Amino acid sequence: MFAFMMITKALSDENRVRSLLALHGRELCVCQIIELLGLAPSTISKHMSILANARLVEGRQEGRWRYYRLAGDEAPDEVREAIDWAFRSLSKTPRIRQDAERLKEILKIDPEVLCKAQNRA
Amino acid sequence: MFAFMMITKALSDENRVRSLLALHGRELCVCQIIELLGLAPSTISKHMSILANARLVEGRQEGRWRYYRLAGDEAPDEVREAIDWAFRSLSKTPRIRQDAERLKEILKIDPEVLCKAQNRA
DNA sequence: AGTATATTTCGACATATGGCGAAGTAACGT
DNA sequence: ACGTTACTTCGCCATATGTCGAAATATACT
Repeated sequence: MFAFMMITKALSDENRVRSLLALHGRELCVCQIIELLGLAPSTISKHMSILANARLVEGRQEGRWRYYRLAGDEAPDEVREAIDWAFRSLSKTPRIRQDAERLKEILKIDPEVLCKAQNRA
Repeated sequence: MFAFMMITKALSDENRVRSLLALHGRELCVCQIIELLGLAPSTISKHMSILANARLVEGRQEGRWRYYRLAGDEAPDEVREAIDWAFRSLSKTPRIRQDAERLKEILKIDPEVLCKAQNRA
Protein backbone atom coordinates (compact mmCIF):
# COMPACT_ATOMS: atom_id res chain seq x y z
CA MET A 1 0.00 0.00 0.00
CA PHE A 2 2.89 2.32 0.70
CA ALA A 3 4.09 2.23 -2.90
CA PHE A 4 0.60 2.92 -4.18
CA MET A 5 0.21 5.92 -1.89
CA MET A 6 3.57 7.26 -3.06
CA ILE A 7 2.19 7.17 -6.58
CA THR A 8 -1.14 8.83 -5.78
CA LYS A 9 0.58 11.55 -3.77
CA ALA A 10 3.03 12.12 -6.60
CA LEU A 11 0.12 12.46 -9.03
CA SER A 12 -1.87 14.76 -6.77
CA ASP A 13 -0.08 17.90 -7.91
CA GLU A 14 -0.86 19.40 -11.30
CA ASN A 15 2.68 20.52 -12.05
CA ARG A 16 4.03 17.05 -11.37
CA VAL A 17 1.43 15.51 -13.66
CA ARG A 18 2.34 17.97 -16.39
CA SER A 19 6.01 17.08 -15.93
CA LEU A 20 5.21 13.40 -16.16
CA LEU A 21 3.18 13.77 -19.32
CA ALA A 22 5.88 15.91 -20.89
CA LEU A 23 8.18 12.90 -20.77
CA HIS A 24 6.06 11.01 -23.28
CA GLY A 25 8.37 9.33 -25.74
CA ARG A 26 11.53 11.20 -24.81
CA GLU A 27 13.90 12.25 -22.11
CA LEU A 28 14.02 15.82 -20.91
CA CYS A 29 16.71 17.57 -18.98
CA VAL A 30 15.75 19.56 -15.91
CA CYS A 31 16.19 22.95 -17.54
CA GLN A 32 13.68 21.98 -20.23
CA ILE A 33 11.07 21.16 -17.61
CA ILE A 34 11.87 24.41 -15.84
CA GLU A 35 11.21 26.20 -19.11
CA LEU A 36 7.93 24.37 -19.67
CA LEU A 37 6.44 25.00 -16.23
CA GLY A 38 8.05 28.34 -15.47
CA LEU A 39 8.92 27.46 -11.88
CA ALA A 40 12.12 27.87 -9.88
CA PRO A 41 14.79 25.21 -10.47
CA SER A 42 14.63 24.14 -6.85
CA THR A 43 10.89 23.57 -7.15
CA ILE A 44 11.24 21.48 -10.29
CA SER A 45 14.02 19.51 -8.66
CA LYS A 46 11.81 18.67 -5.71
CA HIS A 47 8.92 17.68 -7.96
CA MET A 48 11.11 15.40 -10.04
CA SER A 49 12.50 13.71 -6.96
CA ILE A 50 8.96 13.02 -5.73
CA LEU A 51 8.09 11.48 -9.10
CA ALA A 52 11.33 9.48 -8.98
CA ASN A 53 10.68 8.25 -5.44
CA ALA A 54 7.31 7.00 -6.59
CA ARG A 55 9.18 5.19 -9.40
CA LEU A 56 7.13 6.97 -12.03
CA VAL A 57 10.26 8.42 -13.62
CA GLU A 58 13.93 7.60 -13.71
CA GLY A 59 16.82 10.01 -13.70
CA ARG A 60 20.07 9.71 -15.56
CA GLN A 61 23.11 11.89 -15.16
CA GLU A 62 25.09 12.91 -18.19
CA GLY A 63 27.83 15.36 -17.50
CA ARG A 64 26.35 18.48 -16.01
CA TRP A 65 22.89 17.55 -17.19
CA ARG A 66 20.36 15.33 -15.54
CA TYR A 67 17.81 13.68 -17.79
CA TYR A 68 14.49 12.28 -16.67
CA ARG A 69 12.40 9.70 -18.50
CA LEU A 70 9.26 7.71 -17.82
CA ALA A 71 9.63 4.46 -15.92
CA GLY A 72 10.24 1.62 -18.32
CA ASP A 73 8.74 -1.83 -18.74
CA GLU A 74 10.73 -3.14 -15.79
CA ALA A 75 8.67 -0.94 -13.46
CA PRO A 76 6.05 -2.54 -11.19
CA ASP A 77 2.58 -3.05 -12.70
CA GLU A 78 0.98 -0.43 -10.50
CA VAL A 79 3.43 2.14 -11.86
CA ARG A 80 2.92 1.19 -15.51
CA GLU A 81 -0.83 1.23 -15.04
CA ALA A 82 -0.74 4.61 -13.34
CA ILE A 83 1.22 6.10 -16.20
CA ASP A 84 -1.08 4.55 -18.80
CA TRP A 85 -4.13 5.81 -16.93
CA ALA A 86 -2.75 9.34 -16.75
CA PHE A 87 -1.94 9.39 -20.45
CA ARG A 88 -5.26 7.97 -21.55
CA SER A 89 -7.11 10.44 -19.34
CA LEU A 90 -5.14 13.55 -20.15
CA SER A 91 -3.36 13.46 -23.49
CA LYS A 92 -6.33 15.06 -25.23
CA THR A 93 -6.95 17.82 -22.69
CA PRO A 94 -6.24 21.46 -23.63
CA ARG A 95 -3.62 21.96 -20.98
CA ILE A 96 -1.57 18.94 -21.98
CA ARG A 97 -1.92 19.61 -25.70
CA GLN A 98 -0.74 23.13 -25.03
CA ASP A 99 2.25 21.80 -23.12
CA ALA A 100 3.03 19.48 -26.02
CA GLU A 101 3.03 22.45 -28.43
CA ARG A 102 5.20 24.51 -26.12
CA LEU A 103 7.56 21.60 -25.76
CA LYS A 104 8.09 21.40 -29.51
CA GLU A 105 9.41 24.95 -29.38
CA ILE A 106 11.56 24.25 -26.36
CA LEU A 107 13.10 21.21 -27.99
CA LYS A 108 14.23 23.33 -30.92
CA ILE A 109 16.51 25.29 -28.62
CA ASP A 110 19.94 23.91 -27.87
CA PRO A 111 19.80 22.94 -24.17
CA GLU A 112 23.13 24.65 -23.66
CA VAL A 113 21.61 27.95 -24.77
CA LEU A 114 18.39 27.34 -22.86
CA CYS A 115 20.12 26.81 -19.53
CA LYS A 116 22.35 29.85 -19.93
CA ALA A 117 19.32 31.98 -20.72
CA GLN A 118 17.70 30.83 -17.48
CA ASN A 119 20.69 31.87 -15.43
CA ARG A 120 20.32 35.46 -16.54
CA ALA A 121 16.59 35.64 -15.74
CA MET B 1 -7.49 17.97 -16.36
CA PHE B 2 -9.55 19.31 -13.48
CA ALA B 3 -11.53 16.09 -13.16
CA PHE B 4 -8.36 14.03 -13.25
CA MET B 5 -6.77 16.11 -10.51
CA MET B 6 -9.89 15.73 -8.39
CA ILE B 7 -9.41 11.99 -8.67
CA THR B 8 -5.71 11.96 -7.84
CA LYS B 9 -6.22 14.27 -4.88
CA ALA B 10 -9.05 12.08 -3.66
CA LEU B 11 -6.79 9.03 -3.91
CA SER B 12 -3.85 10.73 -2.22
CA ASP B 13 -5.09 10.00 1.28
CA GLU B 14 -4.77 6.50 2.69
CA ASN B 15 -8.02 6.59 4.64
CA ARG B 16 -9.96 7.61 1.56
CA VAL B 17 -8.40 4.79 -0.45
CA ARG B 18 -9.31 2.31 2.27
CA SER B 19 -12.88 3.63 2.24
CA LEU B 20 -13.06 3.28 -1.52
CA LEU B 21 -11.79 -0.28 -1.50
CA ALA B 22 -14.18 -1.20 1.28
CA LEU B 23 -17.04 -0.50 -1.12
CA HIS B 24 -16.07 -3.41 -3.34
CA GLY B 25 -19.22 -5.24 -4.36
CA ARG B 26 -21.56 -3.60 -1.84
CA GLU B 27 -22.92 -0.43 -0.37
CA LEU B 28 -21.90 0.71 3.09
CA CYS B 29 -23.57 3.23 5.34
CA VAL B 30 -21.45 5.94 6.90
CA CYS B 31 -21.46 4.40 10.36
CA GLN B 32 -19.96 1.21 8.95
CA ILE B 33 -17.09 3.14 7.42
CA ILE B 34 -16.66 5.01 10.70
CA GLU B 35 -16.38 1.66 12.43
CA LEU B 36 -13.86 0.36 9.91
CA LEU B 37 -11.50 3.34 10.03
CA GLY B 38 -12.02 4.41 13.62
CA LEU B 39 -12.22 8.12 12.80
CA ALA B 40 -14.70 10.81 13.85
CA PRO B 41 -18.01 10.91 11.93
CA SER B 42 -17.26 14.41 10.68
CA THR B 43 -13.94 13.25 9.29
CA ILE B 44 -15.49 10.30 7.47
CA SER B 45 -18.20 12.56 6.13
CA LYS B 46 -15.64 14.92 4.66
CA HIS B 47 -13.64 12.06 3.16
CA MET B 48 -16.73 10.59 1.52
CA SER B 49 -17.71 13.93 0.06
CA ILE B 50 -14.25 14.31 -1.45
CA LEU B 51 -14.58 10.85 -3.02
CA ALA B 52 -18.07 11.76 -4.23
CA ASN B 53 -16.93 15.08 -5.71
CA ALA B 54 -14.30 13.17 -7.65
CA ARG B 55 -17.13 10.92 -8.90
CA LEU B 56 -15.41 7.84 -7.50
CA VAL B 57 -18.39 7.01 -5.30
CA GLU B 58 -22.07 7.79 -5.23
CA GLY B 59 -24.23 8.43 -2.21
CA ARG B 60 -27.80 7.40 -1.67
CA GLN B 61 -30.08 8.50 1.14
CA GLU B 62 -32.41 6.01 2.73
CA GLY B 63 -34.23 7.31 5.73
CA ARG B 64 -31.75 8.38 8.33
CA TRP B 65 -29.00 6.42 6.65
CA ARG B 66 -26.75 7.44 3.83
CA TYR B 67 -25.25 4.65 1.75
CA TYR B 68 -22.18 4.99 -0.44
CA ARG B 69 -21.26 2.74 -3.35
CA LEU B 70 -18.59 2.70 -6.05
CA ALA B 71 -19.25 4.68 -9.19
CA GLY B 72 -21.08 2.53 -11.71
CA ASP B 73 -20.54 1.83 -15.40
CA GLU B 74 -22.05 5.16 -16.33
CA ALA B 75 -19.04 6.92 -14.76
CA PRO B 76 -16.41 8.54 -17.02
CA ASP B 77 -13.62 6.27 -18.25
CA GLU B 78 -10.99 8.00 -16.18
CA VAL B 79 -13.00 7.23 -13.05
CA ARG B 80 -13.60 3.57 -13.93
CA GLU B 81 -9.94 3.14 -14.78
CA ALA B 82 -8.84 4.77 -11.55
CA ILE B 83 -11.01 2.41 -9.53
CA ASP B 84 -9.79 -0.63 -11.46
CA TRP B 85 -6.20 0.46 -11.02
CA ALA B 86 -6.63 0.90 -7.28
CA PHE B 87 -8.24 -2.50 -6.90
CA ARG B 88 -5.69 -4.32 -8.99
CA SER B 89 -2.84 -2.64 -7.13
CA LEU B 90 -4.15 -3.02 -3.61
CA SER B 91 -6.63 -5.85 -3.16
CA LYS B 92 -3.87 -8.27 -2.20
CA THR B 93 -2.04 -5.99 0.22
CA PRO B 94 -2.07 -6.79 3.95
CA ARG B 95 -3.79 -3.60 4.97
CA ILE B 96 -6.69 -4.04 2.53
CA ARG B 97 -7.06 -7.75 3.27
CA GLN B 98 -7.19 -6.88 6.93
CA ASP B 99 -9.89 -4.30 6.25
CA ALA B 100 -11.86 -6.89 4.31
CA GLU B 101 -11.72 -9.27 7.29
CA ARG B 102 -12.74 -6.58 9.70
CA LEU B 103 -15.57 -5.60 7.40
CA LYS B 104 -16.97 -9.12 7.50
CA GLU B 105 -17.37 -8.73 11.25
CA ILE B 106 -18.86 -5.27 10.94
CA LEU B 107 -21.42 -6.46 8.41
CA LYS B 108 -22.63 -9.09 10.87
CA ILE B 109 -23.79 -6.34 13.20
CA ASP B 110 -27.20 -4.78 12.61
CA PRO B 111 -26.42 -1.20 11.49
CA GLU B 112 -29.06 0.06 13.93
CA VAL B 113 -27.09 -1.42 16.82
CA LEU B 114 -23.76 -0.30 15.37
CA CYS B 115 -24.76 3.36 15.12
CA LYS B 116 -26.23 3.44 18.62
CA ALA B 117 -23.06 1.93 20.02
CA GLN B 118 -21.04 4.71 18.36
CA ASN B 119 -23.16 7.40 20.01
CA ARG B 120 -22.19 6.15 23.46
CA ALA B 121 -18.47 6.03 22.77
C1' DA C 1 -45.05 18.34 19.15
C1' DG C 2 -41.07 16.75 20.91
C1' DT C 3 -37.14 13.66 21.42
C1' DA C 4 -33.69 10.63 19.50
C1' DT C 5 -30.72 9.33 15.69
C1' DA C 6 -27.53 9.66 11.52
C1' DT C 7 -24.98 12.51 9.05
C1' DT C 8 -23.15 17.05 7.57
C1' DT C 9 -21.36 21.67 8.23
C1' DC C 10 -18.60 24.83 10.82
C1' DG C 11 -14.66 26.50 13.38
C1' DA C 12 -10.41 25.56 15.18
C1' DC C 13 -5.89 23.45 15.28
C1' DA C 14 -1.64 20.91 13.96
C1' DT C 15 0.79 19.20 10.33
C1' DA C 16 1.88 18.63 5.36
C1' DT C 17 2.87 20.66 1.04
C1' DG C 18 4.29 23.78 -2.75
C1' DG C 19 6.84 27.60 -3.61
C1' DC C 20 11.12 30.57 -3.52
C1' DG C 21 16.00 32.13 -2.85
C1' DA C 22 20.51 31.19 -0.92
C1' DA C 23 23.94 28.06 -0.18
C1' DG C 24 25.97 23.61 -1.42
C1' DT C 25 27.65 20.02 -4.85
C1' DA C 26 29.45 18.03 -8.85
C1' DA C 27 31.02 18.29 -13.52
C1' DC C 28 32.89 20.92 -17.30
C1' DG C 29 35.94 24.59 -19.70
C1' DT C 30 39.82 27.45 -19.80
C1' DA D 1 43.54 25.62 -10.30
C1' DC D 2 39.66 28.38 -10.82
C1' DG D 3 35.49 30.04 -12.29
C1' DT D 4 31.13 28.66 -14.63
C1' DT D 5 27.33 25.84 -15.14
C1' DA D 6 23.36 22.59 -13.90
C1' DC D 7 21.15 20.87 -10.48
C1' DT D 8 20.05 19.70 -5.47
C1' DT D 9 19.56 20.64 -0.60
C1' DC D 10 18.25 23.66 3.01
C1' DG D 11 15.60 27.06 5.44
C1' DC D 12 11.82 29.69 5.28
C1' DC D 13 6.99 31.20 4.36
C1' DA D 14 2.08 30.90 2.89
C1' DT D 15 -1.46 27.96 2.00
C1' DA D 16 -3.79 23.39 1.89
C1' DT D 17 -5.18 19.35 4.29
C1' DG D 18 -6.65 15.95 7.87
C1' DT D 19 -8.52 15.79 12.21
C1' DC D 20 -11.67 16.73 15.96
C1' DG D 21 -15.74 18.49 18.69
C1' DA D 22 -19.72 21.43 18.69
C1' DA D 23 -23.54 23.01 16.37
C1' DA D 24 -26.77 22.40 12.56
C1' DT D 25 -29.78 19.56 9.66
C1' DA D 26 -32.80 16.01 8.43
C1' DT D 27 -35.28 12.00 9.27
C1' DA D 28 -37.69 8.71 12.22
C1' DC D 29 -40.10 7.31 16.50
C1' DT D 30 -43.45 8.08 20.22
